[in-house]
Amino acid sequence: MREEDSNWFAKWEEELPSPEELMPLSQTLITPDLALAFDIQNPNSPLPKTHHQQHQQTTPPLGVHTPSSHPNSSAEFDSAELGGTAGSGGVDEPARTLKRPRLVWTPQLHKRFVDAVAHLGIKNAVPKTIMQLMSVDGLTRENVASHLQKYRLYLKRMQGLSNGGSGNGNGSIPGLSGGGMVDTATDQLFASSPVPPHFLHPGRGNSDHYMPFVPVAAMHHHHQMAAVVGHPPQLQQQYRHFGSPPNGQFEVPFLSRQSHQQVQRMGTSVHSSSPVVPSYVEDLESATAANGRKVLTLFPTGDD
DNA sequence: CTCGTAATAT
DNA sequence: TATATTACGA
Repeated sequence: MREEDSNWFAKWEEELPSPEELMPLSQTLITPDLALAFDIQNPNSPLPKTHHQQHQQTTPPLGVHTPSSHPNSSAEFDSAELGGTAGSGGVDEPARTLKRPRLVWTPQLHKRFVDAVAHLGIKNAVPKTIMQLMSVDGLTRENVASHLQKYRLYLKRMQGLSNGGSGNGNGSIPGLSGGGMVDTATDQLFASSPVPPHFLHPGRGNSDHYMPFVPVAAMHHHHQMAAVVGHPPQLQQQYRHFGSPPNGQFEVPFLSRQSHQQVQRMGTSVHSSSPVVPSYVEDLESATAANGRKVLTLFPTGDD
C-alpha cells in the first residue's frame, strides 16, 4: 500500500490532456468567456482553420459586475456594461457579463469529479481544489461547488439509509442489485458513479486518499470538449442505462482545454499507451436540453 | 477570501 | 428537473 504518491498522480497524468501533445486545437479560439458571452449556438459553421493560440481567462475577469442594478428584465442579453474595454474599434462589445450556459454533468464528468474528491480526500476536497484537479476547462468553482453541495446531500442521504435488507449493504454500485434501489431518481447522476467507501464514513478508520486499483487497462484517446446545444427538438431526459457503462453524449464539439493555472503540478511523464478497447457504443441519447435551454456539455477525458 | 449550507431562481 | 445564484455564518 502506499506505493508512491505519484502513482495516482501519474495515472492522472495519463488521463490529463497533455497540453503539448494532444491539442489539435479545434476551432473556437474564442476564449470561453467570449464564446459564452456570444452565446454561441454553433451554427455548424464550416470550421475555419483558425489556428492560433487562445487565451484563457484564468479566472474570469472577475467580473465584479457588482450589483449595480441590473434588473435585466429583458429575457436575455444585456447591453455592455460600461467598462473599459473599449474602445477599440468603436463598436461596443456586448459580451462580458453574460451567463454561461448551464453545465450538464455527464456521468463522465461526474466521474472525474468523484475521482478528484476521492483523491483529494474529503478534507481537502473543496471546490477550488476539485476544480483544479479535474482540469476541465470551462468548469468554474461555482459549478463544482454547486455540484458538490448536491453530492454531499446525496451521500448523507445514503448514509442515513444504510438499510436494506438483504444483503445489500448498499454502497457500491447502486442500481445493480435487482431489488431495491434506493435512489430516488434524483440521484441518477450520482448513482452512475461508484462512490468510494469511505465517502460514507466520515471519520472512520481511514479517511484519506483513495487509490482505485486500475492497473494499466483501457485507454483511448481522451479529449475534453464542450458542446453547446441549442434547443433540440424535444427529448425527455431521464436516461436509464444499466449494466452498460454510461457513455457520454455527442453534440457539437467545441472549445478545448488548456489553462495553466497555478496548481502545483509534478512533472512525471508517463506514456504508457494502451491501444485497443476503442470500441464502445457511443450512440445513446444525447444531451437533453429541452425548452430553449442552452446547455453546455463538458466532456472530460473519457475514463472509466 | 473561500467554504458550507439553505433558500431561491431559472 | 437540474443547475445557478444568492445570502450569510464560519
